[in-house]
Amino acid sequence: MSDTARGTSRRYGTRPTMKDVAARAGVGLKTVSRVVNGEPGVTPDTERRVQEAITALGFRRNDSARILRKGRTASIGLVLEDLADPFYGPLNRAVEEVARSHGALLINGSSAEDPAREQELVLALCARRVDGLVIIPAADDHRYLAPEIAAGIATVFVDRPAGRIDADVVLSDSFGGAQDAVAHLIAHGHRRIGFIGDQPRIHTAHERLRDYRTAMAAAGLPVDESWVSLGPTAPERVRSAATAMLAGPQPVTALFAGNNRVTVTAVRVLAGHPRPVALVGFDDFELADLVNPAITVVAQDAARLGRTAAKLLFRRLDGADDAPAGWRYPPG
Amino acid sequence: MSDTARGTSRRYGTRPTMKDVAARAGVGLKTVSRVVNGEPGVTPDTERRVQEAITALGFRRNDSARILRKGRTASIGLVLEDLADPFYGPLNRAVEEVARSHGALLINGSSAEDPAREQELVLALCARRVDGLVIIPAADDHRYLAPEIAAGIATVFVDRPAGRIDADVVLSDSFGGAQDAVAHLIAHGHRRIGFIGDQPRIHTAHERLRDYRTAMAAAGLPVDESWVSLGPTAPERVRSAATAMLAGPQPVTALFAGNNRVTVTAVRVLAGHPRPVALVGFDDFELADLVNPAITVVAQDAARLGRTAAKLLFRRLDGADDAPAGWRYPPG
DNA sequence: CCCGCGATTGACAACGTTGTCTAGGGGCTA
DNA sequence: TAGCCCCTAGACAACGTTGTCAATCGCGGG
Repeated sequence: MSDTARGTSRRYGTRPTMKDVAARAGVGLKTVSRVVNGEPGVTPDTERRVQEAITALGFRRNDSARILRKGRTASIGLVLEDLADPFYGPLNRAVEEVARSHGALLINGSSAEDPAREQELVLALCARRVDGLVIIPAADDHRYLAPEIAAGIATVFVDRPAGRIDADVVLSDSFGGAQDAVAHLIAHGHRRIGFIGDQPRIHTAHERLRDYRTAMAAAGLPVDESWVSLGPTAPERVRSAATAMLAGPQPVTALFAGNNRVTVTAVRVLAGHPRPVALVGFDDFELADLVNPAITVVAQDAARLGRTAAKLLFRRLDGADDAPAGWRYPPG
Repeated sequence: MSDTARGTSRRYGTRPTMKDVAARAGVGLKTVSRVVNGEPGVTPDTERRVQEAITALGFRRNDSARILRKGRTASIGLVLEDLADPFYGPLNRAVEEVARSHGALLINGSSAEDPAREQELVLALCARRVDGLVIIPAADDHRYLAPEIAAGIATVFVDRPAGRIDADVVLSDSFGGAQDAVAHLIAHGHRRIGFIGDQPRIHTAHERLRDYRTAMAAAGLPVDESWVSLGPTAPERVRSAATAMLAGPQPVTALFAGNNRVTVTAVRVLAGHPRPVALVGFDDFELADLVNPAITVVAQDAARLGRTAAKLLFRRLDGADDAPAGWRYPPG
């Protein structure tokens, strides 16, 4: 089979290239490129011939080659903990919308809260030469990213700070939120307040625990260590932690849940509990105002976090090179 | 600056290539390739020298070039309606997990229920030469995909069938579910049951309306056309539809909500309604069992849909070429 | 001592596109 | 009518990698 015959009788899985289009239209390769990219310098008649060949062959530009040649992939990576976590849904969408408005595609991956997996994923994205990265970090050491950032991959961290590296960070002000949450419970007369949070390795968990202690101390209330539990947000762990706090001689009368995963399980436990127990949860979730028993939530505007981070990323890609900065937002 | 000096004093944004590594290690280009890819035929001593050069220069393979050369991108695309919709979270994650287990990355995009945007997005993914596509279609005509599928891009449709094209489809059996839902309400003594669904253009909306009518007819109940409302799932639209059905001389005593977006708004309307009104919603959602007023949900196993679709996709990529098939799953 | 063979290594082309540069043709001006 | 310039068009190299193939070396056997 001759080269120019490829367009006429194509093998399955073989696609026509600009060369095939050029041969069929009887023009040069570069002219096809010009037509495909809408570049000027092509007469209407030539353009028509090329378009006909494109349609006849079913040609579609191979962006892999284009990317190699141009050096830009027009894609960004988003690494978060779990694509199925409803907290990240709006964030994910916000990032995608900003990417889309800049003509970029979004490559998505879950770290499953595993630092090794985060690194593997991030480096795979770097090998793909994504233009930029939005990372909700699971790891606390990101020095492995330094060469990539130096090589030009813009990087923005969201929700949790970067570890041991200088980079842009967009955080929500969980400090104020956590304080308000605990203060809210204290104002309602609670004295024995439990805190159930995420794994201590995770920055926000650490931060919220600290704020819980600060708020308790500010009200002159003691904290019994049996009222504090950090760990994975798996339902079983949260359930047993909550059950333990609700039992015993000095049971808590209120709970502060460190994130939406914890809150959901806590609601379930409290729904089956004989005494009423107050609950304040970090992170809003759908219909939070209508669940029974009633709960209070500290809303975080996840969409804004994502939008801010993505916009910052594209600002960097457009050439902004001021020093990396931290951005804090109050709870939504 | 000479070519070989690139590794020594790199310009910002310029990365070392295998050529640079080869020059620094004093070996040939192909030897570097062999080391990077763990191919045999390299002495330990040579390998060590190459590894040192790689580390010293901070080399990372450029997958864009690799992709161009190999013809496979090791990535798949997932197109759905809205990344922020909690129904798609578990589906998204399931697809990602299967992709990951096959060493592929996931490119994600939202169609926003707009056929034109779906097509634009899908074709952009085809231009990137993704190995395969998982699509939750917004359009009802997918003939535009035929050339791409013929060219070898494996495609699986999920949740809704493909339009005017022969392709693999994974559906949940909404038929049984919708019938059960309406039968449930009838069994509880309801006679005037309203149905609020998604836009009629959307296959599942159409299907559930049909099943609603079937179930009503099976019980010998008439359907007043004022009890039926299809349209966008925006809260305002759903709210006004529900409010209208609950007013008037013959108000409905129960509602069947066609998907999770509708259900959420319906719950809100009913929470503010003086009379108790029963509600059955399609699609499960978190804490559905604890909202007030109480509701019943027809659960769909979105994760299973996604997992099934992705596995089917990779089976195709591994060479399976039996005729496209439809797969139906009962509600989870 | 020479030949052959396996192991190691590198030169070279190719993947499909875009940037650069040059050639040719036609119209306009002096 | 000669000279110039602009507009269209194509030839060619390059992006960074991998597959193919040939060359070289060391070593064992005849």
